[in-house]
Amino acid sequence: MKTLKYSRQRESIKEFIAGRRDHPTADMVYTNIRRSYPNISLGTVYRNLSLLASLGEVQKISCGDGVERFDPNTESHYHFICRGCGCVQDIPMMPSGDLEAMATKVFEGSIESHTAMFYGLCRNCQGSGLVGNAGSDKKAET
Amino acid sequence: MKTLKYSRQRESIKEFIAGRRDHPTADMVYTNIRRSYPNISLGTVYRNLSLLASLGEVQKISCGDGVERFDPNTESHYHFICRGCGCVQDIPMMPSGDLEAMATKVFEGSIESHTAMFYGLCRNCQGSGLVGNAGSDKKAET
DNA sequence: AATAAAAACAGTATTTATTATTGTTTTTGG
DNA sequence: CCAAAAACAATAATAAATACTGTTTTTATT
Repeated sequence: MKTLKYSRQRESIKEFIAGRRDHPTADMVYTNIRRSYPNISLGTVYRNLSLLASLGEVQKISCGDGVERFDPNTESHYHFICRGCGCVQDIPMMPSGDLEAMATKVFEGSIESHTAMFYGLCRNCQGSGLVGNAGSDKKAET
Repeated sequence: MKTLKYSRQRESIKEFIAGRRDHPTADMVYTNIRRSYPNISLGTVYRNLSLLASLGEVQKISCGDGVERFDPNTESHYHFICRGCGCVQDIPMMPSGDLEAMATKVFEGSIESHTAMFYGLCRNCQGSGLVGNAGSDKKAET
């Protein structure tokens, strides 16, 4: 049968995500974890990320920016994505049961869950007048 | 300057999407449009889809299934994605201003808009007991 | 209608994110 | 300690989307 074996790489990946509030991508995990495990393979990162996600130890989130992100908070919650720098943040509120109830009322199928994405400018980008430009090159995040 | 020139391919793409309620992907547009334009290039489809999206003639939506989809309804509205067959449908309700107001209250940045995705089983998949299996091979959609 | 510059095209190559394969190393129950 | 199973590193492969190149269409101006 399917016995899960220990791996220090997986532990390290889990630990890394747990210490992050910025919803890192697989590539960010890879780049960072390489400091401790210079030989780790990108495939290993991907495999362990899906494994952790299916074990319910991290949450995989799609923000519509073409990359999957990973969140140590496994509870269902809303997210925000900044149109300035592309950063992803949590929205600290409970998912609305009302919203789901309303949707259920008007939809001819069964609704089991929902997510929401909010768009706008993060606090940093609000201050600096250089939006639609700086930061939009992505890449900078580590 | 940037003068937009007519193209029958673009018209055809716009028309195709306008006649659809199933939020087709670029590839679905490509496959279908090839009946009328057998020589059309996939690049042309992608280029015109982004063009139409930035002109506000169609809406580009990311449902977290790894493909961009296109919607003739350019108004902001919620979507549903079926965990059985992967189909995407509209949720016929107004986006909640309350939800956005609540999020604004608890978030330290500016919120300009939001979207929501609902998950569950569509009417078809509800009936047929063959969920977590049939249909989940995707591909079938045309 | 003729024409020429700009835009759009088809065809193809490339990039990016992710998954699959393969042969080696690690883990762990007996 | 040992062997089966799982995980690994390295690499190849796939899928979605974008970029490039040389040709065809559109259209404003004659």
